[in-house]
Amino acid sequence: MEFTELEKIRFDKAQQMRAEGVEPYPTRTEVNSTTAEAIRKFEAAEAAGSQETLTAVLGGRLRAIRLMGKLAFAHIEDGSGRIQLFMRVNELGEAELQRFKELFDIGDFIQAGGEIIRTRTGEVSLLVREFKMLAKAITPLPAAKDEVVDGQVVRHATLADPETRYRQRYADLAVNEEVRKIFRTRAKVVSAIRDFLDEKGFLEVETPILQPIYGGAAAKPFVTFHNQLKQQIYLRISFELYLKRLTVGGFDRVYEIGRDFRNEGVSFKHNPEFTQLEFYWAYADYLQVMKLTEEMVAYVLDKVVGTRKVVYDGKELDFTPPWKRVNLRQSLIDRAEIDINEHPTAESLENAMQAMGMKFKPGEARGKLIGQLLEEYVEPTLVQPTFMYDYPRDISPLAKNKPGDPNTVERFEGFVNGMELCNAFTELNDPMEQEKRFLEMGREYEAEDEERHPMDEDYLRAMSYGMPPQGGFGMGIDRLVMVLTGQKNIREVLLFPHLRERED
RNA sequence: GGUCCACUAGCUCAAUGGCAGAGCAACUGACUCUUAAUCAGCAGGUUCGGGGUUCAAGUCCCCGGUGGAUCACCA
Repeated sequence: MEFTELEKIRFDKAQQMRAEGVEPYPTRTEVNSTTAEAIRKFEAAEAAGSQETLTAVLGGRLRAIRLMGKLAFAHIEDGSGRIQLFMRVNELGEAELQRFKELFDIGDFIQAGGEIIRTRTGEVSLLVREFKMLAKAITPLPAAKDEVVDGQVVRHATLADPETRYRQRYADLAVNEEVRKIFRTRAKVVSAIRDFLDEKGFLEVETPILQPIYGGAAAKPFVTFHNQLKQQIYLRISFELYLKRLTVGGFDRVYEIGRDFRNEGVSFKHNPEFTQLEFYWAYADYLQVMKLTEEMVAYVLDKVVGTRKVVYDGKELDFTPPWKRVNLRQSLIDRAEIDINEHPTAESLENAMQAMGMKFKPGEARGKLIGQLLEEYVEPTLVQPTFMYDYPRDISPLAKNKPGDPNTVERFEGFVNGMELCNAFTELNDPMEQEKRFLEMGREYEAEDEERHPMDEDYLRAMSYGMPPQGGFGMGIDRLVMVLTGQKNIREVLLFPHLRERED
């Protein structure tokens, strides 16, 4: 380890402690309460008019120090909150107080024992009778100073550079309370989703992350290799094909919350690994899934936010069911003045787009052109929670046809603030039809090899044993958390977002 | 990958092409109810890296790095 000038000073303090026979990184602590618990007990006793003295040994990180001649104030912070330490020569003696002033710094983990009191200015504090270093911090926290005003932490010149915040998330979390709050919210979101689905009789399962054949989505996979088996394997791009195998096996309602990996560009809404929820619901169709989705998201909002409305990107979004429903074909007629039913081929659609002076990538499959139209003309307008439904068959190889409409499948996507949140469909369960779709996809995507759906023979075999009709659903948890925490970049809701490797 | 923007002390930020600065943190000292404590003093720099233009470059130009926004790719 190389020390900066400031680090050297702190390291020397640790060395000095050792020279005096005090361990700066002791093995055990005597902490017997959290700061919040100590304050709560004190206030309860006070309210009851109790004269009893309340003592505690508290542990935490030194976040502020105010030294005076024969006394000192400090704040320590633990996972539950903060408390002020009141240190006087009266209780500690000159030598101990001096030792604190000389050897203790902001950022150190310490423990302090004494009585809980209220200071003259009214703040519940620990009148310290003894204290001990628990872990000397060598590197100073990247915050200049902070204070507590009316219970609110007010920071001054704290870590703000996004790169340092993401690369050294530990430091970001240590000094930025609202960042910790985002991840507490995230944990609550996941736990609320589990509550909801468990309650509805869904079984949580875990399926392979390392897969011999990837599938279930149109995305480029990460490729790796198993040395002993001499086998190329892929990190999953979705859970879909494995979860549906389980419905063949008799699990009627299954879900998985886990990580997907996609070897594609990163952006404010894309990270190479992200957390996905997928569930499959036997004997249901996409309309039932739509209703369950609304219900589930509302449940999460109720539990986590306490209201069904959130302000995101300056707009109030209302998640109260039912969400708006927009037919895909109709939305394109409304927004782009193109009726895709009148253009059954890519050529015809291209000509129409050309004639209207629209942006598009020539030479794409019809489904991809429709995707481009949606992205350009429709999706940005879907601000309030909205389901767009009935997708073209050729970009939905795992979804079931709409009865009587061979070019359309029963599929919907949920949008919020123009961003896709979820994707669901009535699942295709006819093995012959599925094989045909795989072959079609293979042809259409020939040019972009990696994105085509590779034929998964074992999946077809599973289906040929008989797969119950079902509705399936997938949702990006990170994006839901973004909306619920008001964050506009996915990196703000990922503890350790992927960044380019840095040589330093 | 394209375009634009940013990168200066531990942190947050200044500095017409003309001596590289402030606040907080650190360090030395004063101070027995403070809470951005206060007061006095002191120290701290590869201005992201490399090259160029110029009497003179943090500043202008070129190449590179990292990040951000945006577009492309992609759900």
